[in-house]
Amino acid sequence: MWSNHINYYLRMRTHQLVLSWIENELSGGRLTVGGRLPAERTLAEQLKVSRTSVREAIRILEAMGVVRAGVGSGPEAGTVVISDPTAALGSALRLHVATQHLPVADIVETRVLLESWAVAKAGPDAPELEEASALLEAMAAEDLAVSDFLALDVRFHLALADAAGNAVVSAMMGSLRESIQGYAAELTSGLPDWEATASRLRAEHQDILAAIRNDDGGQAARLVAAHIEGYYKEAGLASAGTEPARP
Amino acid sequence: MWSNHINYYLRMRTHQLVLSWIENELSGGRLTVGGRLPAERTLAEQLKVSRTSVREAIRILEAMGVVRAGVGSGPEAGTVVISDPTAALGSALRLHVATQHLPVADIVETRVLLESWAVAKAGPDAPELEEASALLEAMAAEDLAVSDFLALDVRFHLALADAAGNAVVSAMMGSLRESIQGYAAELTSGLPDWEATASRLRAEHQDILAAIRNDDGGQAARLVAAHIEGYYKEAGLASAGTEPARP
DNA sequence: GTAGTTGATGTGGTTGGACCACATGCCCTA
DNA sequence: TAGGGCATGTGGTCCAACCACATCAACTAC
Repeated sequence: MWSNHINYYLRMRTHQLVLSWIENELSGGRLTVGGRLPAERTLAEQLKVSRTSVREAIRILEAMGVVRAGVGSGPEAGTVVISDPTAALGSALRLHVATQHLPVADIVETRVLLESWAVAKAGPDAPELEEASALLEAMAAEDLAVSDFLALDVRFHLALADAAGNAVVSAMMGSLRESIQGYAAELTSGLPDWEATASRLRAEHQDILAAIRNDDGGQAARLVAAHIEGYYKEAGLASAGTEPARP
Repeated sequence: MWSNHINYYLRMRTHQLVLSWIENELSGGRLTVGGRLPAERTLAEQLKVSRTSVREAIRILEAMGVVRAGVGSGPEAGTVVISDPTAALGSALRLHVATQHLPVADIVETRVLLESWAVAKAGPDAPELEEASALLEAMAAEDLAVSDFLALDVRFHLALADAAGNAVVSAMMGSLRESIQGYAAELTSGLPDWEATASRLRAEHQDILAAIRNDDGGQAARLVAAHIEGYYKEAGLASAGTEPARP
């Protein structure tokens, strides 16, 4: 007696109605992370809508990183509630970068802002620093492929961001990273002397971690900013000044 | 000759294939903001997939703020490419707040971080300051409803964020605002003396704008941080203190 | 001749039904 | 008892039809 009235009076599209129902279940705590949505056919019958509309709503939630859909039977099957804000923000940013309405330079600038804040905020005893330290050791290996080094580098910086203890900043950092991942990889391939660059990056990483451990947040922030900006400058972020004008 | 092979070998879901195609068109510049996607039936035939899958892809893009779908004929009809990153980030954040995996305190903290950075970065001649100034005048009206005041307040703060000239920061600020809009409204209704609060907010707004106009970014950042945190503290949210971003 | 009406056309929105691939688990057989 | 095979239930995909809507052109009435 609920759905059809709203649909009629508010001209709400059907899948949005399903979306509202699910969001309401989430807000009310009747659906929590790890829980499962009713089966698509069941939900369609409950809400008096077609399975198609239910599926459209679930697609959106999946793109938002709120649910994961799995076929078959068992614990991996069905539509279960997860929480992956990074996925949502990341693909959204990536798409808008594709439309060329989000300049890459702005993304880099935002990353510098967030990450320098994070290392300034992180306390010297943050548990995430252990992981960061372990990652640095792994990056010191001699016979490391470039792609592996970069993968570890990503995880190192994300660990630093996590150390600030702010879930929103962590998610945004991850999404910024993801949205320009292809761009960064392309830049790296154009470096003149990768070994020299890698060596410098390792040293800078150590300095950053040391500053945090020394409880010198201001210094850590400065080092991080110089680290990131220096990399993009060396790799030839020529677009810094030539990006199309903002609308 | 393309779609079915990828679908077979990569086990890619059909709507993701459509998504890839569209994203590719965007990256290649063959689809730009203001342009129109082929009609759903046409696109389905072109990509050799069902209209259902095309629609699921379009739903995702719509939720991401990349397209807008309109029925009928004429300029408002069809699926046209837009660019509204704020919508995507906003609903994503709101949904994850609903799952209670993104603490409101973290959102407020992030907002303080971004906005204090923005006012520090904004130059005294940024054109957005004119709009901010006009908004302040409107907020000085005597017989202003609380909801109208709050709406103007939102626009004032967004104008400040825009003044920094970073599209990513602007989008994130807008989405943060949207994700906790209901929460903030609830807090406001519990204030003991609204008139006194509004009066204080007006004065603080003037001080912030004056600091930016005076090219004193550091002072503006401090004022903004105190302004936001003071409001949430008065309204009863116990949030951790946050230092303004470095200049 | 002009003004209003009416139908054709093309768009997204929605529905029901059908079939597929897959993963589990029960049940029956050897 | 150990093994294979079918029943069940899940999401994934496709199809064919219909609706509501907005525009535009042709037609009709004056």
